[in-house]
Order: sequence, then structure tokens, then C-alpha cells
Amino acid sequence: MSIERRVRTRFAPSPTGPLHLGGVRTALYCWLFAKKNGGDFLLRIEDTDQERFVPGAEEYIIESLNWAGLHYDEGPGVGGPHGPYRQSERKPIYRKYVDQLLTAGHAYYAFDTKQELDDMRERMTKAGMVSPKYDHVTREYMKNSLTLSKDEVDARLAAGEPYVVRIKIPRNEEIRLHDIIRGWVSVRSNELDDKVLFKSDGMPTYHMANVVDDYLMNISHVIRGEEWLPSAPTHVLLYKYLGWEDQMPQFAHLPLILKPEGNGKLSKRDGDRLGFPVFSLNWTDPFSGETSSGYREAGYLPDAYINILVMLGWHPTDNKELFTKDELIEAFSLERVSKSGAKFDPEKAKWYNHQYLKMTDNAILAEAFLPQLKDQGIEINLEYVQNVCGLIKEKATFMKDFWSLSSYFFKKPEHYDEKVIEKKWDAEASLFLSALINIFSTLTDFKSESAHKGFEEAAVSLNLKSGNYMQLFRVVVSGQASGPSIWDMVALIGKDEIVNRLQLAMQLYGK
RNA sequence: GGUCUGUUCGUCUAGGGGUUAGGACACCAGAUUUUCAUUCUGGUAACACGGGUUCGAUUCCCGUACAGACUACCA
Repeated sequence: MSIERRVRTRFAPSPTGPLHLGGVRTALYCWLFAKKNGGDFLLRIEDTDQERFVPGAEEYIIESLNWAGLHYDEGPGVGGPHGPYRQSERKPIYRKYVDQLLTAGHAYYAFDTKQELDDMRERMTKAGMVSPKYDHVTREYMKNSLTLSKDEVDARLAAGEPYVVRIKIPRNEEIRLHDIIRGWVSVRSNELDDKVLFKSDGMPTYHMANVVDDYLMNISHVIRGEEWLPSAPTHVLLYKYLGWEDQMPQFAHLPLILKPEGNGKLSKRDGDRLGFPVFSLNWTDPFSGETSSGYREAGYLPDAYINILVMLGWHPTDNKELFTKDELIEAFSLERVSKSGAKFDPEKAKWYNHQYLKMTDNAILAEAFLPQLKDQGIEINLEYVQNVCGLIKEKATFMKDFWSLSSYFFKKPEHYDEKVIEKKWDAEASLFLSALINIFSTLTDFKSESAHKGFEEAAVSLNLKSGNYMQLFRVVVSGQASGPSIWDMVALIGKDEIVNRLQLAMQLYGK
């Protein structure tokens, strides 16, 4: 293993639908590891299964990655020295390696039809085998170049009979592979099946394509989900048979992301069923028309999303929880990725978003808030919006909460929290609010402190406890029972409007 | 069923042969001179079980249990 090897990682999704949480996290770890080591991160589209092709999926994947800020150095649309980066476009490349395996005797032709395969499985199942494999024993009873005579094989090939190429798994060997996260893993070859390498449609399967492409693209580290661990030994064998042992990438199999309730890995099929999105972006299935929501549209900030995902299976050396991308690149290492699956916690995800919202500059928030305001028919100067954002971001979990949290900064309340009105508006309240109107009206300098002072004065003048009317006052001004610091809010709305709203409420509820 | 992988508070996790087993989310309580969904302070809460090894094991080893992944001409 050369010490000088340049770090190159790849994210290799199959365009069979939208990208979900786990996929993005895999991409994130690949990206982080590459950046951390000054290497390259590539995107490769694994579309060797034309039957599962879903229109729009590739675009969706790319857009998801871009939204999350995981820009790739090589890949579709970007190019690079090892292209093309779509396996369907690399089709002619694979044949040569399949032939190499065939001539070396590490692979063989198999002519079994779907029916024959099914029959074999049924037979074996009846014989008590739970999941029959095409392996070193069953292949003896099947139609392949190991059981058929050379003449017959040639004849079938010449006749254009459909065939697949399977790897010939050796008997009684122990296959060891080193995983950065899990250490040494070993399997006996007899447990492995003769996987199809080359399909009858002329396309390689994942196993073949992935090994060939990783080699050709000079991938140094294969970082992927744990679901690939069982087939990794087959891949190791492929590197060996192709004579690429020296360039074999290092493996790191990531723990799975599990459903919050119960068990099992979070899957695309979970959609919105669990009460939170599993996808990055909104998605409409082109076949069924079914729509699923995404984190972007749900109001998550990209950096918050990244932060949520990175903590699902990785942990820094200290107890730090909030990271910028640069800090993540600095802190990340595969050695600190945990081995066990992580249940996704939607509540904690919200907390992260809230933290990021608070950290975001008011100017940026205001800019993002503008479209919502426009939809509400509000036109107002940007500085005011920025100030509003500064006050309400403490209270918001999502950007989309902004309007409901702040509408009263832009127009008079249309409804008042009736519970508070009922509970707090007594005879004294009317006296108090009248006094407040008078005092506020005389103020020339209407700021947080002066408004607060005026409020206290009104209470003192009537010998009342100011605290008793605090929440009522908030409701009168905003219609809502809770919100940001009351005096800051009042000062921002301004004296005339506040007095106005007090009078309005007196007309409605005054006793 | 078989193979592989895993198992520290409800959840994400830190730690590691001798610790009051640490942090975060959630939850509960108090505080912010009784606005609040923010903030602050405090609290409840965990080493799956059984055997070893050891002066000592939550930490190392072996079993058991449980969980998950895989078991297609899908990736």
C-alpha cells in the first residue's frame, strides 16, 4: 500500500429515485474525508439497471448535493480525467475485464433461464435450504460453461443464446478484508455465491462495474453503507483476480441510519409516513405522481442539515456539537465513526435548525423572509425586516415560521388570544390600559427602556402590579400570548402604532 | 435458516481495567424582580445477560440473548 496515494473518494448512487438521508450522509462522509486529506470527491452514477431508471432522479441527486454544499470535483456535468461518470456510458469498458476473468478461469458463462433458476431455488427450498445460492455446489447442476462441453458452449455463444457471466468463487478459502471502521472481517468462501458479473443485456452488475470503475478512477477509499459489507469479500476477490490487489481501495462501511421508532433502516419507502421527511428535496414520483417532502422545503438550512447528518454516526474528540463545514473538515476522521446504527431523532434535528437560525445573520434572514412578506402583500423597508428577524429568530425553528411569528410587526392583529383576554382583562385592566395610552402619548423618546418605564408608571399611578398586565399588554399589541422581548418589540413597532392598537383593543374589550 | 455486523441514560453519544460513567436532544423543576416556545440553573435517567482473565471489569476474552444488514441477471 503506497503511502503517497492521493485520496480519492466517490459517491456512487443509483438513480432510482430521490436521495434520502442516509445517502446524503454517505456523500457527506466521502466529501469530508476527501477534503480533510486534500483529495478529490467524485460523483458516479450507477445506472447499470435500465429497468429501474427513474426520470429526474439523477438531476435530483445532483441538486441535493449542491444544495447541501457537497460539490464534487469530478462527475456528470463537471467532467474530469476519468469520465464518463455514468456507468451506462461506460458500457464498452467493462467487457474487456469480463473477458480477462473468463480466460483466467475466474468467471464462467451461465445459460440458465429465469425459469431454470427458479426451479433450482424451489428444489433447494424443498430440500430444506432457506435461501439457495448459485454456488460451488449448485453450479454443478446448472447450465454453464463449467458443466457443458466446450463445443456446446461455443455453439450456444455462436447462436447468440443469452447468457450471463458469473464469478467462480473458490472453495474453502478464507477471505479477509480490512475495514477502517470495523477492523478485520473474514468470511469463508463457501458462504459466498457465484454472483452475476455481467448481465444478459450486456451490462455489468454493480459488483463488476463498481470494482472496475473504482480501479480506473483511482479511488483510494470506498466509503459506503453497511449494507454492502456482505458483498465486500466478493469485491476483494475481484480485485485479486483482476490483478489489482495493490490498488485495492481501503474500505469503510458506515453504520446504518435507523427509524426513530422500532427498528430497521430508514428507507426511501418511509417517505413522510414517519412524520418527518426522509429526502433532501421535495420529490414527485414520475410514475405514481406521489409527492414526498424534503428537508429544504421543510425549512432546514443546508448547514444545519449537514450538521444533523454528520452527528449520526460520527463524533468529535470533544463534546462540540455545532460545526461549520470548515470545522468539520478539520475534525473529521473515519476512525471516529461508530460501528452501530443510529436512530434518527427528528426532535434533535429541529433543535439543530433552531441553533443555525439563531446564528444566521439578520440580513440573510431578512432576504429569505422577503418572499413570504410579499405573498402577504407586505411591502416595507429592509432594515425594519432585519430588525424583526433579529427579534424573532430566537423563537423560530424554521424559516417558514417567520410569518406566523411576526405578522403583527407588519399589521394590526386580526385575532387576540382569547384565553389571555378572558383571564386578564378585568375592570382594572381597562383603567390601566387607558393610563398607558395617556403616558405613551406624551413620550417623545419611545424606546425599550422608556416604554418599559412608562408601563411601570401607569401601574404605580393606579397602585397596581405591572406584572399582572404584562401578558395582556402583549396580546393587545400582538394578538399572541408569547413572542420576543416585549419592550424591544414595542419599540420596533413604534409609539403611534402601539397607541393605536391600545385604543383599538379598548374599543373591543374595554369595560 | 445461513453469513456478516452490532449492543453505554428514552434518543445521539464520550469514555475506558480502579471515574461521583461525561456531554447533547427530549422530559421534569426553578430562575430571568411572575410575557413567552428563547436563554440560564438544577434534576430524573445508562454500561443487555452469563461465564472467564484479573487484586479489580462497564472497559479484555468466550458464550447467550436481542437487534440490524445481506441472502436477485437491484444497487
